[in-house]
Formats: sequence, structure tokens, C-alpha cells
Amino acid sequence: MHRETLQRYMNYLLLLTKLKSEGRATVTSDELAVREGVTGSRVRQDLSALRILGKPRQGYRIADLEILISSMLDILSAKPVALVGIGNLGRALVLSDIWSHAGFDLVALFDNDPALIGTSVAGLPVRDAAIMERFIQEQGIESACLALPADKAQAVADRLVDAGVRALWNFALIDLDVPAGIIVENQRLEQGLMALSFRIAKRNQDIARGPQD
Amino acid sequence: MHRETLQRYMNYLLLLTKLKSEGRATVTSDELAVREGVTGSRVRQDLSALRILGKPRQGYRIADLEILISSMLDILSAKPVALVGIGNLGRALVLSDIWSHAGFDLVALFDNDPALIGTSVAGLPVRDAAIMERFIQEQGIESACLALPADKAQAVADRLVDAGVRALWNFALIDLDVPAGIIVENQRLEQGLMALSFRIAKRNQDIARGPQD
DNA sequence: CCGCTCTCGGTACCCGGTTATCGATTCTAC
DNA sequence: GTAGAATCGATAACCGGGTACCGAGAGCGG
Repeated sequence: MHRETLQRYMNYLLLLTKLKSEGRATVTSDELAVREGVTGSRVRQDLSALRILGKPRQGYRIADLEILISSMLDILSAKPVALVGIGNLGRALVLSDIWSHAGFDLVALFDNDPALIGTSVAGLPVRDAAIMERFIQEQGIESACLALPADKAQAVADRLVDAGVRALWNFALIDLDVPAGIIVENQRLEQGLMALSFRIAKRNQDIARGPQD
Repeated sequence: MHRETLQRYMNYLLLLTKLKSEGRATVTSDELAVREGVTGSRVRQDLSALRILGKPRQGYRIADLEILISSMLDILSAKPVALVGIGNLGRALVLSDIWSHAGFDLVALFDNDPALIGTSVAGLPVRDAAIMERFIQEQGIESACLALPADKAQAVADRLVDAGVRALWNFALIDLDVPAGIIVENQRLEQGLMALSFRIAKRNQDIARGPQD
């Protein structure tokens, strides 16, 4: 599945949550399509791929969509995950509610700063990074989040993989080098900002060239 | 230009920086291609679109690529940008070096927490959100970053747009409703984590189905 | 009960992104 | 200087995601 398709599913889910909160029970393919800048045909194909059936003149049942998309993304489970690096970014992530929304259960925090070790964030103790491997092995944790400076990320990633972690969510701006089969999802904040820069430049060019085109 | 193409350019840039730091002066299309999981043909077309010329048996000059890709993304400029919301995420962003790397100059911080107003982060004073509109108008700031809870983001976005901001980098997990012509770049951390969840589920399925396929 | 309308499900088509291919060019080796 | 290898630039072929279209079924109005 292509990244863009996956993103559409996630956006459907976001929109469904909003619709449900408004009391809606069903939604048509065209409604979902407009928000994504895509046609109803595409939405129907997306949903058809998940074996979701709608009804003519009614649309799709929102509850069904939520369950099926969620289970495809496997965000209803509670995969244990560790977070390494309790800086500002790490703390922001700990305090957010994204973990459960994405099927994870944040169970451990690690840092190597003596001033932080032993403190708590959102009820979770910050543990000494020195015991990281042992803890991860004992708990059978297979996912980890790296909220570290770029120069420390590779070394920590190596240690995590050795300890049994098989999926990494990486915020450091480097290309992690990991063995085959280990999943790395890079969250490149910088790229979002660069994309914004590009879009601004493009808009300004377009305006300069022909405002009414 | 499609999002994926844009991302390739940004990844080229990231790799070029790394290569340059290793002392390399030129790079071949195939080298760039491998990292992106794409063919040399595609890279050559990407670069050709920027009117970048390479030389047979040598490749492309890294310095040229950097300049041309950077100027396409307009990341060599220093567009003033304001950041609203000095929580953990906001602080992490202030302290990062992404702004200059993406062609922005972080010039103002805003929050409405009296305990924060007047303090400094990375040398920048946190200003009272009450004077946000005036400051932005006076300084001619056209870009802003929203590092706020979802329930406050829309209201702040409205105020910013009224004050003249025309591009938003939004970390709140909502679809901002803005007038036509205003650019919104959503940085959905949640989606990165969901994508990781999906990829883990998919890998586990693949392994269960046929390890050697 | 009978059309009418709306929306789904499936199919065919289209377009653009990706790959493959080939001639052209330049560097290396001898 | 010449042969050979490597790599670019351009073009053609391919492929798959996206769209358009059409028939079918479900609700609505009379």
C-alpha cells in the first residue's frame, strides 16, 4: 500500500471521529472525498478494499468504517513502547494522548541525565538508560521512540535493536542504519517546515505570474 | 508537484549534506537513487527538471545540487515566523535548529500563560498572546507555527490570519478552517505513529503468511 | 404500488509517475 | 591515441493510482 493511500485512511478516520461527535451515523463517499481532494470513486475503492459495504442512498455506517479502518491500522491493540530521550520533545510526547490513539501503550521512559533519572513524567518514572536493554528484554518491548539529538540516535538505536526492539519511531534527523526487518518510521519535523517553505515560494510565484489564472 | 516528489528532493538534500561532510564533491544518480528506493532514471529526471546538468562518468556536482534544490525549496531565505504555544513542544521547536535549515527566522514567541510571559527561551522573550496581532502586523510576519492543544488552535489561527499571517505550520490534530489562499501545513505526529502501527501489523502478517516469500 | 432519485459497486479508461532502453559523452588505462 | 567502461540525457514503454461511467439496489413521494 502506498503512503498516500495510507494517509487517506488515517484522514478518513479523523473525519469520522468528528462526524460521530456531531451525531452522524452514516457518511457518503462524496463527503469523505471532498475533504481529501479526491473523488467519490476513489473513496469507494478504498473502502471496497477493506470489504466495507455501503448502502445505496444511505452511505456507509460510520461505526463500521471506524472499526475496520482501525483494525487495518492495528490501532486498537496496545503494543508496549519505550521512549528514549526526555527532553522537551520527549516530555511533549509523553504528555500527549497519541499513544493510545495509535495502538501503543507507553510503558517506559529512559534518559541518561542523572538529574532526570528517578523523576516522573505523567506518572511514568524516568529510568536510567544504562538499564535500558535489560528492561526492554524483560518486558518484551518491541517498539521504541527516539526523541534524541541526531548524534546520539544511531548508538541508541543499535542498543535497542540488540535488546529486541523491532520498530523505531525516530525524531532525529538522520537516516538510521538498522538490520533488515527492523522498521524505522522517521518523523522529520524539518521536512514539514521545508514543505511549507516550498509552498509559500510556489504561491508567491503563482501570484506574481498571473493572479487571475 | 506531488508530495512524494517534493519529499524526494528533501531527501536528496539530506543525503547531499551527509556526502559533503564526508568530503565528496560529486554524486551519481544511482547513489541518490538507492537511498530513496527508486531508480537512477527517476533521479536524473528529477534533477533534469531543475535544469541541473551532470557529467558522464562523474555524476553531479554536490555543491550545484545543494544550491539548486535549496533555492527551489526557498530555504535559503529567512522568512520571519512566529511560534504560538510555549509548552514542551513549543520549547523543543524553539531550541531546535530547524528554522534556519528550512528558510525561516523565528522572531517571536507567544503564550497566554502569565507564568511564561516575560521569560525567555533560547534568547527569545515569550510575549503576551494579547498583543500578538499588533506585533505580527507591525513586523509584517506572514508565517506562524501553532504548537497548541487542538481546542485552542482554530481560534488562534483565525486571529493570526486576521493579523496578516498567510502560512501556518500546525501541530494541533484538527483540520484548520482558513480562507482560500492561506497555506496550512499539518504536522500530524499521530499519523506517523499510526503508520508505524500499520507497518508493524503488516510485517507480522507477512511473516505469519510466508517467512520465505 | 410505481416511478424517481440518490448512492453504491464494478469496470473501463486515462494520465502521470516510474522504469527501461539507447545513443552520446567523458574519463581511465594501456 | 584508442578501446573500453561508466554515466548522463532523452525518449519510449510500462504500470498503477485516480477518474468517469453505468447498471443495480435502496429509500422517498405520490
